[in-house]
Order: sequence, then structure tokens, then C-alpha cells
Amino acid sequence: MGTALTPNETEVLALLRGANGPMTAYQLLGRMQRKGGAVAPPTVYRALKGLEEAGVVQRIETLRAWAVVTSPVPGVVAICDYCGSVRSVEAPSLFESLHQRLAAEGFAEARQTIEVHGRCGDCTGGRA
Amino acid sequence: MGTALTPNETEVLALLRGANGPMTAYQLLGRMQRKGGAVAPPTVYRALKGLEEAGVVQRIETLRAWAVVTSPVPGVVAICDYCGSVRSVEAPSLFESLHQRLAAEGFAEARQTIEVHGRCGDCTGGRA
DNA sequence: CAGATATACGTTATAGTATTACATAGCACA
DNA sequence: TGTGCTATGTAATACTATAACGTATATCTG
Repeated sequence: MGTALTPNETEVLALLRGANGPMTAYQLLGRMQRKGGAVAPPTVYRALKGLEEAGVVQRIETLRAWAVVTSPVPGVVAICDYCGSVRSVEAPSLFESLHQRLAAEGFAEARQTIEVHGRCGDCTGGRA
Repeated sequence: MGTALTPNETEVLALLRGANGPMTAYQLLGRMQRKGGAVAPPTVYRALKGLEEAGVVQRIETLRAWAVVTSPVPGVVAICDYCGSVRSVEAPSLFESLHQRLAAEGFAEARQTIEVHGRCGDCTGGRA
């Protein structure tokens, strides 16, 4: 199946798993430098590319940051602008509707990005 | 209603309208420099910010580029990776489903980004 | 009118994100 | 042994975006 991860990919993935949210490439770079000495941007970007192709991380486009994929199926990324939390919400029927809608236009999609900014339940319940 | 556009905003909007697709901020900058002499990045970014707030342009996140808003209502941005075309596809019921789905999670959305990469009808019909 | 405020813009510098290009090292295996 | 492949290192650069500060102009208002 998926080829095994390389050492660098493993390290980046571990860092992302240990974080409680997305990290930018340069945050990852900083962590790796504090551990391992001379690490340069291509090391991080190559690892991210590999992990993305393996389907285990994804770029959160609107944050220019990277996060572990938490759901087996593509989801809606819900980003709270108040507390910064990022959740992936599964919505298979939504993606199916999207597929249908695009098919009706003759468009064959290969990759969907759905990101939503707003306020999460925790931040809505409490004060502003 | 919407305040009038500033001269810089007007110029940037005209450039985007004249293009047949999204332009990056630095492409806009280059055009403005060839016309007007010394123009710096903040000039472009300020104009884009104003236009975005006015709802007449939007950033295409997955392209890191900017495009004129073509539909009165938020749409699905369909990007053909073969010919580079970018279209906004209206899908009100899709956005309504998205709203419902997020509301069920307690999430109140303020801004949605839906971008899809794939192959458009023109590129599907013909050869690879 | 003087002074206060607000908007738009100019200018310089810098921050933040990502890629290109080329070198090297190790492994697999004919 | 040598050939090719994968992963990595390394240096430089490209691309995207913002911060911080200054200036000009308009408008309001006492």
C-alpha cells in the first residue's frame, strides 16, 4: 500500500501529531532545527509533500499551515477565528452534492478544498 | 451603500477585469509599475483589501491569486488544472447544506471557501 | 481661521512562505 | 563494479504579504 515514510516524513508527522492544531512549515522547521542542527526549508517541504501525497497531512489553505488528516474521508475544515481551533467535519453527502453539481457543469473534480471560518460552539456559548 | 472605490482600487479592479483569470498580487504590481512608475506592494495589497471588503474581488486561496467576483452569491470555484480556467459555479443549496451541517456542530460560519481542482468540460472532451 | 480627525497614499524595510538547482550518500541489484 | 534510484543536504533565490512610519488632502467644528 502506501510506501513507508522516510525518516524526515516521520519526524514531521510526529511534530504535527504532537501539536494541537496546524503548524506552519517554518514552525516545523524551527522545531527540527532545535533538535537536529542544520535543517533547511526543502527538508520540511519535501516531507510535507510526501505526507500530503500519502494522505496523512493536508495544507489548510486559508491558514497557510499544515495539519494531520483526521478523517478517512475528505471533510469540511471548520476554523474558529476566536479560539483558533481547527476541526475537520465529515459531510459525505455534501461532497456528493458537490460532485453532482460539478458534474452537471462537465467538471471532473480531483481535489476539493472546503474551509470555513467562523465561531465554534465553545466560543458561541460563552461571551464574545 | 458601498463607499466609492479609491483610485488605486479602481485601477486594480480594472486590471483584474481585463485579465481572463486570476492574477497574483505581484502580477498586478508589475502592470501598475509599467504604467505608473514607482508602485510598491502595499499599494496593491491595500487596494485588494478594500476591494475584497467591498465584495468585488476574492482571493483564490489554492492559487494564491486574486479574481473578480462574478456571482452575486458565494460560489464554488472550479479550477481546471489542465487549461488553467477558473469559474465560479453557483450552488445555493450546497451552501445551505453546509450551513446546516455546521450549525449541527454548533459552528457559526462567517466565511466559506470552496475551491475544487480538476478538469473542466473543455479539457475532458478533448485529449488528455 | 486654527486645530482635530480621518482617509488615502507613498516609502522603506522586513517578515513569512515556498521552490530551484545542484551536490552527496547509501542502497539495491544486474 | 557499476548503474540507477531514493532520500537528503546545501545554497541561493523566488514569491507572497505586512509593519511601521511619513505626508498630503479633505472635512468637520469650535
